Amino acid sequence: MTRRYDPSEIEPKWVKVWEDERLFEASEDPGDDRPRFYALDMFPYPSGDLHMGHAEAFSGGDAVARYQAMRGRNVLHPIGWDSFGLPAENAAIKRGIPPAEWTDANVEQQAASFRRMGMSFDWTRRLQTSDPEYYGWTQWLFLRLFENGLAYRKESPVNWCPKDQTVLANEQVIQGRCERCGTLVERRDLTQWFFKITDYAQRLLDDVDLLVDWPERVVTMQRNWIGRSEGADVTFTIEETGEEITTFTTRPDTLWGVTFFVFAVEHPAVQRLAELAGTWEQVRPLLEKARASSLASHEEADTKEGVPLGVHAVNPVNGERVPCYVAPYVLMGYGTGAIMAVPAHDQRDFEFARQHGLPVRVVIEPPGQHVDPAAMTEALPHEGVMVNSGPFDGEPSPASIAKVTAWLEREGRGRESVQFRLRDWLISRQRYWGAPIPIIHCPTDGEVAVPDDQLPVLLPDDADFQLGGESPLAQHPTWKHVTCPSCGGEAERDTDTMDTFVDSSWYFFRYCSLGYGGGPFRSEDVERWMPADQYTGGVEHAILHLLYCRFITKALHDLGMVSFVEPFPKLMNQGQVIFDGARMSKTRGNIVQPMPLVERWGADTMRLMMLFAGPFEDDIDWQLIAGDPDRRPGVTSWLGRVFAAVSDTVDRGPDGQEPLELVRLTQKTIKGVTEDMDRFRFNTAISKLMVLTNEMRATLGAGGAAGRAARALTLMLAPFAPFAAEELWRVDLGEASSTWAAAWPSFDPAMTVEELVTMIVQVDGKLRDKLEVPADISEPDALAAARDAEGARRALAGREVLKEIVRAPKLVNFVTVG
RNA sequence: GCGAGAGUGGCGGAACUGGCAGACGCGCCGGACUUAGGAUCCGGUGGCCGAAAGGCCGUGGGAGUUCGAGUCUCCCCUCUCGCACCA
Repeated sequence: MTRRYDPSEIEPKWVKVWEDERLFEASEDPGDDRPRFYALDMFPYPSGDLHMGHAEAFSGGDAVARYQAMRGRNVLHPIGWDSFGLPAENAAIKRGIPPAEWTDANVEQQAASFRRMGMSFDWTRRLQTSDPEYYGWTQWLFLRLFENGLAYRKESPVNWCPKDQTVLANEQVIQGRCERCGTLVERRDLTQWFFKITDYAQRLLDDVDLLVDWPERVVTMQRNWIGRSEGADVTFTIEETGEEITTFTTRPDTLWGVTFFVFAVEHPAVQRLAELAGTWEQVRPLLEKARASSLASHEEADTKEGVPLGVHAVNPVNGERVPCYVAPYVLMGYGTGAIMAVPAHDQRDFEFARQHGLPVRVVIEPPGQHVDPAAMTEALPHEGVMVNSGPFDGEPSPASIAKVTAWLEREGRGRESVQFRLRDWLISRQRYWGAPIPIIHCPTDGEVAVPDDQLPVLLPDDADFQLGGESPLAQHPTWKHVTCPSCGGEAERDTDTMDTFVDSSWYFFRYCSLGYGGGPFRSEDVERWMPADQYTGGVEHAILHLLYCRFITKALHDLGMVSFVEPFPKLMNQGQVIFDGARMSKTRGNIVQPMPLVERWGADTMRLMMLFAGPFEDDIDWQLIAGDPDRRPGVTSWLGRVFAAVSDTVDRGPDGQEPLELVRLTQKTIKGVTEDMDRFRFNTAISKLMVLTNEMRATLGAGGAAGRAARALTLMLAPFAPFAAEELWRVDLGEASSTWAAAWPSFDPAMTVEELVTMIVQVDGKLRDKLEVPADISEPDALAAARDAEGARRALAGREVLKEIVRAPKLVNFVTVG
């Protein structure tokens, strides 16, 4: 009897069966010699129920996990939650719900949704970063970094809302104003914790070569973020004080073109030099302005603001004295915070020079050309020949850069230098809902680590979120008051918590040893499963999350805890799910939720819609693919046809007939789908399954071949529509165990080769006929057949054939015109 | 500005190394079954000419290489993403 497809009947049933059978639990049995596969998905943040982005990412990740299980792998496919973070605290402030309660409720809802979607998670490995059992180990890792000089404190600005009297995260600052009250945000300096990721800048850059299967654009983003520049440090002398100020330049070949010198506003020498030169009154407003502006405001200056400092710098290459300026366009955070300005060859310096009436001196000219500085409208950053450069006149760049650098070094006036754009990782958050930094500040012993046996440092559960101020932890009446572990005197806990990126930088290790009490993980466990075989998640984490994971892994490697240096050599990014060309957002009111779709049409439909819409890494515009929400989606109808095709085939039974078309198509489909799965081409894999379905329905009275086709189709369907596949496999096809445990279908390569192929016949490159010819046709036979073809004869009538291109058995092309 | 990527029917998208452009699906048109269709089934569906056979045009625009270009090269246009005063 033809089966009707009713997802509401079958999906809840299999959720329960799978759970009862504990089907998706990774095997740790030493006798299990299947190769392992760690299918890792970026764990979600519990900000409500799952959204469309999760639905897409996890549909892809689950397809990979299920496919690999069927390929005979022992699959580890865990799930957890990145459950610390600001939204939980906002809920506490707005609605008075404790952060833990809000978080756990959302986690439970998402977990229920994942179950309903039939995700093949090993639920015994479930973790949550806000669980003390987890964050104790986050603190433990902090202490190991601290002991090894990789965690340190320094002053750093934070966003401060003067009205709410509180620290704001960057994402709470909207166009320079407080998200909640709209007050202009100020900058405040606080002493905060950093991880010394810059120590790893070069290795993070070099090891990009080990990321064999990362999308190229993510690799590029990582490289740009690290931002290595090669150049030279050159030391200038301040004429008035004799002090030496070092600058970094990537263009030492332009040193003879320096016409002024610029300090960053926050440069430590600025105030002293300004007071000395009597210019402090002019300089101070710049400093105050910089202090007042918020961190997050990236106002682009269209002017090159700046004031003279009143002192002079002496150029080490030619002894020239040039005026010093203070200007915000020079950043304190990069290089040395002071630059040599070469307006002729740097656009920013050029603009500054023009605005302040400073001279421009050309020292690099395009070969054979003379450039008049007065006529210039923009800087010449290009290569050329050095002029006005003393001993280096006539030297062509860019080779001159190395020569000048070597000369500087010989003369003791500078040396080769490498700078990185990457800054140290600021991990302090003046927040409650995060892992407390396990440090005690003692008046006599300074920064003292909380002893390992006192971890975790637990969050108090009675914090007041309505107070404002530095943070709920700092204002808690008792929490921070402790005795110093070293001297036993009165001391205070650090009241900052860690950036949630710290929590998420090591969770994939914990999955391997969940529940282990002797450390964050057991090295043997991690070595057994890692590096992860596949990491799936959104490009929005292309830089920070992935960079931090890479850094922590390298740090753990250096601590002797893991043998490898890269945690995820293979990365798969899904595109974003957007709506009508724009991001889905509350303010736009265009949010589409996955769960209503799952309830209405089934989880299999949701998965198929996501994966069939296009290449996995491309964005999906829901507006364009969804159609009328009340109409049955196309993929649902297809599942209905699959049900009909498979169940009809079962009814018919073997009848001995073997329609070659179906036999071959089945083999070709297995081959094609397997190749597509290996390259994550889910959309084309699904389309091939649709073609096979259509052929099965068109082929009647073909029990034997159709039965094999039905089994293959059912199994290949399992990664995409696991419920439908499971129902067909276990009910209609009568198998006892799950598709998860079944072997992926194999094919006979010989059977995928057609005996007859279509040969195209062209005249002057235009299609004139098509012929069915044997696949092994000889060139002369192909040519003869093509000449005989009616379309070719018609097109060739009255023409002279000048040339014949024969590519048996695919094509013959007659060339008649010169 | 710098860097990366992409432009193919009404729509989402196929097309391995240059060789049948538009697979598969949505939508639409026609038909069947039906009280009904938001279910199902059958047929059609790039544009233009043609009764048909067939022909011409067609992968953002323009050149080029080639017997042959969606695919390779150069120039231009548009869009998306990332970084953005990084010396």
